[in-house]
Amino acid sequence: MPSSKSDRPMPPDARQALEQAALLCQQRGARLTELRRRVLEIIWNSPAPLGAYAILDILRDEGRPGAPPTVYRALDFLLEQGLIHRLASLNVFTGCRQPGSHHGGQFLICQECGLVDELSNPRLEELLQNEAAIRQFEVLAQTVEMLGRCPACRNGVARHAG
Amino acid sequence: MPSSKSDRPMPPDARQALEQAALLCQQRGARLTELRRRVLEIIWNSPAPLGAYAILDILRDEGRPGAPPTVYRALDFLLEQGLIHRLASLNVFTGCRQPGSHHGGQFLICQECGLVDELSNPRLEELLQNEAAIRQFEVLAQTVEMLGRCPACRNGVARHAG
DNA sequence: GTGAAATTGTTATTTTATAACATAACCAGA
DNA sequence: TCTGGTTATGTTATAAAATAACAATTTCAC
Repeated sequence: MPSSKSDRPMPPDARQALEQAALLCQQRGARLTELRRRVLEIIWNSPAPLGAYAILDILRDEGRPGAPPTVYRALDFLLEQGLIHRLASLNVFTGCRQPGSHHGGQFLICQECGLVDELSNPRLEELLQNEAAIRQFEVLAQTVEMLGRCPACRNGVARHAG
Repeated sequence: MPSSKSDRPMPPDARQALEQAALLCQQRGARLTELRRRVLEIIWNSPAPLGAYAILDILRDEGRPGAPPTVYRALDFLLEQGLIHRLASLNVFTGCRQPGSHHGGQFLICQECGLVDELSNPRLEELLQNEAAIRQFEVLAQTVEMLGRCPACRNGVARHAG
């Protein structure tokens, strides 16, 4: 069955992510409302990470009422629940591939097609934490993003991330 | 001799950074103009990293003409020359502690006082590059920032970074 | 000096994000 | 099932960060 709002079928990743999000929220007593769920779905359905205003445009195309706070509040909720990440270097949002484990995340981001690869290297985490610990620095949030070109784009494949 | 535009004496770090910047630019044939030099000086004189508009305010207080592009162009130059870094998680700029070596930089940033500690851990760099290489990903820029609390602020010292 | 290139000045606009307050939905307890 | 507090959403306005576009000026090699 295709997505309720799009001509394209929902990617399997998206469906699974939404199911897991619902489960996690239920377990936590957090309310994954229709709006929040839809925003998460939009993010997962997009091949490339989306900015807040791009999400807003999609919501409006669906006939929903909406203004910037509508989107930013939903994004704030999803960020708090660890269901999405904000990529600070591009001001865009992408679905979290390891929800449930509150983590900073480490990303490879293709500047050409928008492909996002989320790493999860414990040695890297450890090394970062260690650098902070040596300096008696308490880490509350981390941003690890590498921008560049993905293999496909390096080979001249001029399509969008899939 | 104190700074030409401030009541406070220029920190030794700032003086040294400016000298090295001048040298590097000379070697490269890049023009560290009065405006660019002054912006770099403002950044180095500040205990906490500054946003573009904070820098603009300082320039205007000095009676200079100025609009956002004035500052952003100077910042772009300084970024290109590797003399400053942009901290994407806070939209602020800070002086580079290892100018000359074009590098992404890794930062510990105190959210309370603005203290910035620039790391330079080769093993960390290597680990990041390796993760990218494994995925055949070409890295063009990197952002590694850890936000939290510095030792002083953890101990309740409520002053600004020095 | 002259002309091309680089830098700066200036106005306007775009993009990203939040403040403030009104309305509506939800839900626990009487 | 009221009721009242909490949470979520609607709405208007504004703040904050960054860039576009073009004019004027400076710089510097020739």
